[in-house]
Amino acid sequence: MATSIEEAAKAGGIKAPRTNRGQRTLRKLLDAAALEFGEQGFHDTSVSGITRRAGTALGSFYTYFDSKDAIFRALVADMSGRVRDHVGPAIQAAPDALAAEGAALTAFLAFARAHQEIYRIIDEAEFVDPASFRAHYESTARRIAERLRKGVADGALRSDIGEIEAWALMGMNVFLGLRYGVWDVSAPVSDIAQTANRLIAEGLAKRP
Amino acid sequence: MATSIEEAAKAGGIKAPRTNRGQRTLRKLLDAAALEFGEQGFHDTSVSGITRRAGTALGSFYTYFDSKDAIFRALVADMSGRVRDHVGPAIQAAPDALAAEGAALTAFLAFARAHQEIYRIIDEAEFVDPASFRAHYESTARRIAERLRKGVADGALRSDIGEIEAWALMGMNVFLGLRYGVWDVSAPVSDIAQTANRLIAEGLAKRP
Amino acid sequence: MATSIEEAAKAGGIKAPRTNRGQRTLRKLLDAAALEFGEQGFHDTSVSGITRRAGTALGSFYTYFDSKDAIFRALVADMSGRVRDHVGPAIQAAPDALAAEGAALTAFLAFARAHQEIYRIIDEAEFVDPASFRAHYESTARRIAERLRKGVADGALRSDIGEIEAWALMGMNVFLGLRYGVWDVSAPVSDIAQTANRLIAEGLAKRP
Amino acid sequence: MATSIEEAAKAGGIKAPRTNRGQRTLRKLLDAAALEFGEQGFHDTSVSGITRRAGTALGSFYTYFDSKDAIFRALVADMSGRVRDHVGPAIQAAPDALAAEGAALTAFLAFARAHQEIYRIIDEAEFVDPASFRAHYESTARRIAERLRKGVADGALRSDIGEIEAWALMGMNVFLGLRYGVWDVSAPVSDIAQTANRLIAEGLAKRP
DNA sequence: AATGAATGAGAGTTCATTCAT
DNA sequence: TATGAATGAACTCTCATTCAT
Repeated sequence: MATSIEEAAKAGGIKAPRTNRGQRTLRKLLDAAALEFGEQGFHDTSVSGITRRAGTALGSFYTYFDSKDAIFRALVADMSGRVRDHVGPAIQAAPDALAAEGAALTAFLAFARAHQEIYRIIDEAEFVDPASFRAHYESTARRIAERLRKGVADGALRSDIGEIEAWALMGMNVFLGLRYGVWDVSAPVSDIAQTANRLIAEGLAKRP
Repeated sequence: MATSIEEAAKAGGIKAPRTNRGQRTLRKLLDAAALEFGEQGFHDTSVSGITRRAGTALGSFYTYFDSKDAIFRALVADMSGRVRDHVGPAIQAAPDALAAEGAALTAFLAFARAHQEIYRIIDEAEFVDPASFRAHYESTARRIAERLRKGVADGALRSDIGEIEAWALMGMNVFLGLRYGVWDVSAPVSDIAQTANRLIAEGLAKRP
Repeated sequence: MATSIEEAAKAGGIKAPRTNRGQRTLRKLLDAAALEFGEQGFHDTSVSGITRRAGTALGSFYTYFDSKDAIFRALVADMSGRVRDHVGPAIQAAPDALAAEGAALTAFLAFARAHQEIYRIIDEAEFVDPASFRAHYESTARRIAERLRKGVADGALRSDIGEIEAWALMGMNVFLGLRYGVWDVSAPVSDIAQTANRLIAEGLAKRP
Repeated sequence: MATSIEEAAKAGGIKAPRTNRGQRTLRKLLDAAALEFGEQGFHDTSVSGITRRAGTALGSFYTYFDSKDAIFRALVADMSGRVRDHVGPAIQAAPDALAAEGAALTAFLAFARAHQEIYRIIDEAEFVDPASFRAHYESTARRIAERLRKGVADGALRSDIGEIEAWALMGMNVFLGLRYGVWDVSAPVSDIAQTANRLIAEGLAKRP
């Protein structure tokens, strides 16, 4: 399930396997941990629960990770990268800055619906490993800010737009993801995205 | 610290004291718990830590609460009410719907800065007591939606506004609260609120 | 429910009440304790459970009893007396020693069926207050031995009968009481008593 | 001390060890628990007392047992089997049904004297794990009934003998075991057995 | 005599981590 | 590299008993 073990490794606490067999075990552990953390949360997940699910011995866990915190940290880094990698391409195709934000939200909602455990893991990081949590949202905000900057340069957006707007958009996306991606998936993703996009584009005030 | 023990009691798991002395002890426990949970999070807070801080015997905790979960639940209900009670009055004075949202964000940011532990406690509820978490954000969204409805009726807002916009605004507020209320308090609250308000009012698109 | 508080008081640990109101409270506590101990056993019964059932305040318990052990001890003494008082009269009417033992078993079985909690309380005394347990069974054995002695004197029984036979009969009665008085009450008491009586009278060997 | 871990395991709550070292630890725990439960009873025995006596770490207990109840249950099953296995062979050699019952009582008394803790553990099961208690006495009664049936078939016993007599004999044995096996061991086992045997064979009535 | 809050020792249990094989 | 037993600190919760009113 993990796409970028390298990314995860950078987060520290991972001992890189030297053999193919080791690679496979590491992968099994990461996959099992993602499911366990996603389903039960950090504190109700036990290392032995992870190894049981992974089909390895308890002791093997420490061949690959320094601690339970370490694998969690690795997963947050991994998931953060996966969200980014999933949303990124959807944006490339957008004709302009506003369309790009619409595409981003659409992609994000779809991703949240497909991988609800990712949402949980990243958000729980606030209480388990605040640095990871901050890193995720700050880099996400940075990417949004960068997109907005381009939109300004392109003349599509107002010129006085900056970080605050980036955080506002990110908050919107996250909460819409929670409400319409995780809690209730009955509404079509496109409805949500369209409504949100109009808010972003023209605001809520009535025009004369 | 707790303003509405009744509110908290409704959340269940509290045993109402029958004497004044009991009232005082219950209050001491709630106050101590708010600080401990806020500073250390739910899992790193121990019941004995709470009673030590409250200056009571360990056993006294269980005279008033069924479990560590129960006091947490009670606190979430209490804090949820306090946020509401703090933000509510600020809105009353606003001349129109857009000003009301600005006032709400301003009040919320100020409150977050003054009571950072509240933020943590409510948000950690997602992982400790999901029902409380949901209850808080759903009722908050409901209040925002109600305000927007009024704005529509008054002719200040576009007519096609509903729940989605309410969640979007709530997400904005929460993330701006995290970024500029909890993590970094150097920017003046009014700057954040003004910028956000313009986004809400007219969106980001450049006008011809 | 308690018939002989005096008996119980002799067991020690009871503080005799001086007023009528006190008499009533003491009685309520004993009755509640008999039910709680009978239903849940000594260790799963709490003093607060007893007072809750009795409808008194927790603290009132210690107005009448020194400890949880004390009330249990008092109850064992009380129940022991009640078994004796119930079985005794039934024996008086018996025409001879063998009939007396039959009557004793019949009365005991009937009593066990009507007051299953007594069985439990007396038997649990083996592990809670061994002295009470021993006192009960030794005095019961003494009464049986006395009856047998009379039967020998009357010429109804063999002449070489003593304490061993008394304990053997008591064991029979107790286990028949458990099996046919407490666990399964479908067989008529008289069937059990008759069969047991024949065993006592003539043994199991086939006669030529 | 435990002869049949398999038997104990069947009672549930035991996690079978997979290594020899594990086998040894499990055995040490069972032996220590038998002594502790026998000496102090279930409720005054603590898990930490068991592990202290066994010379293992506290946590190791839970490597093998789900709970304090589970090891008690396992022990009852084990002890029940040991009583059976000790009494059984003594009966094989008996020439007839009456002699068999005498041998059974003799063997039981000897066993009770040698292993007083077994008595306590099985009997306390009535209050700790009633199902185990019932299982023990019902299977014991079944074996006695089976022996009596054979005696009837052989023509040694009266023909109208059944379950009631089995329970009566078992009660006799148990109480004689308590009185002359556990409480007071001064009388020779053979005296008790002989007296009881005569009661069983020909009853107490005087012959003309 | 009655009330109910306060106390704190003590229990069972969990589980991240280490270690020997 | 894999295994699973061993470790013990730490935690939540219970409850008999005491105390102040």
